Amino acid sequence: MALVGRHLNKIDKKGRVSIPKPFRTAMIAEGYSGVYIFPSFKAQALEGSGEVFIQRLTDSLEDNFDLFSDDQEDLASITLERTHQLPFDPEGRVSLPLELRQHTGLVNEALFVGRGSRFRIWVPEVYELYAASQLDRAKARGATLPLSPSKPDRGA
Amino acid sequence: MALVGRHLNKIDKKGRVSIPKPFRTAMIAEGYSGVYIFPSFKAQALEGSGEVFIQRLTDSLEDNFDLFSDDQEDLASITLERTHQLPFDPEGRVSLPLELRQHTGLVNEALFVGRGSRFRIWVPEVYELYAASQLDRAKARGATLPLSPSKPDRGA
DNA sequence: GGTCTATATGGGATACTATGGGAACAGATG
DNA sequence: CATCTGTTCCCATAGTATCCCATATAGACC
Repeated sequence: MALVGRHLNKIDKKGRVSIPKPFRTAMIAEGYSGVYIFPSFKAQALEGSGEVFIQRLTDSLEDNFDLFSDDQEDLASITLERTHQLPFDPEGRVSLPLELRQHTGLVNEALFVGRGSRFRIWVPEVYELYAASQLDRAKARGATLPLSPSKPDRGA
Repeated sequence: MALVGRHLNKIDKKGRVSIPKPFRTAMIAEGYSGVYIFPSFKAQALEGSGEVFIQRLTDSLEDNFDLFSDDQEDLASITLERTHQLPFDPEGRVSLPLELRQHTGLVNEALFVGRGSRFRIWVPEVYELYAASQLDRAKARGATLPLSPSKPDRGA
C-alpha cells in the first residue's frame, strides 16, 4: 500500500506521536509492528520506513562481508547506525527519541508526508517553505515525471 | 530483525556489560543465548554477531562454498580464531574478556552500534571521530541512498 | 442536524532494562 | 587437602518506557 498525503499529529509531553493510521497499517503489513526512523540527509526532516527498506540496507552490507567497502556500503551503514527502531504502543503511537526530535526541531507537532514506500516527518512550518520551493522549481523546469515500468508483484 | 541504532552501556568492574535488549533478542532468535565477538580489522572496534553469521564463516571453511573469495576465506579462518563465544548471564550481560577490551581500549563505557545483521562495539569517543568523518565523506560525494533491488524473502 | 464509530490524545499506574554488589562455585595451586 | 582467584548466580534498586484506561475529535452515516 502506497504512502500518500499529509497528516498533522501532535507530540505529547512524553515525546509520543501517533503514526497516521494508513501508514501504520502499511508498516505492519511489512512484518514489524513499528517503524524505523532516521534523520534525512537531504532534508531537514526525519525519514520513516518499514521492515522492507531496512532489510534492503542490511542486505547491501551483508554479502561482501568486508575487506573492501564501496560508497553504497558506507551510506547504508551510516543510515542503519542512525536508525531508531520504534515499536507501536497499543494505541499506534511511537515515542520519538530526543535525538531525533532535536535533529529536526520537532516540538509540539509533527507533519507526516507520504512518499510512496517511505514517509517523512517535518516541522510543519519547515515543510511549508520546502514545499513552496519545490513547487517553484518544478514549475520553472516544467517538470515531467518519467514513469518507470510497473514491476512484478512485490507482495506485501 | 535488523540491528539498528546506537546504544551506550556501562562496563562494570567485573568487565560485564549489558547487551542492548533489541540486539539480545535478535541473537537469541538465532538459536544461541549469547553473542560471538571478535576484533574488527577495518575499524578500531569489536565486531559482534549471532549464530547465523558464525555458521556462515564456518561453512565457508569446511566446504568450498563459493560464499567468499579465497582472500575472504583466509579472513574467515583468522576471524574464527579470534572469536569469543560469550553467553548471556541471567540479566542479559556478557563479560568481555580482557583481550577484547584491550584491543579497542574499552574501559568504562561501550557503544553498541547496529549494522543490520551484526553490530560493533566502540569506545564512544573513537566512534564519534569515525562517524563524523564517515558522514563528511558521504556528504562530499553527494549522498544518495542505496536502493538495490529488494531480495526475495529469506525467511526469518 | 444528530448520532455513531474510529482515530488521536492525555496522564497515572505498572513493568522492564540496565546496573551494582554480595554469595555461592569451580578450577588452579601449593 | 586447604587456600586462593576468578566466575557465575542471585538479589536489590533506580530510572525509564510501556501499558491501560479515560476522553476528545473528526468524519461517516442516518
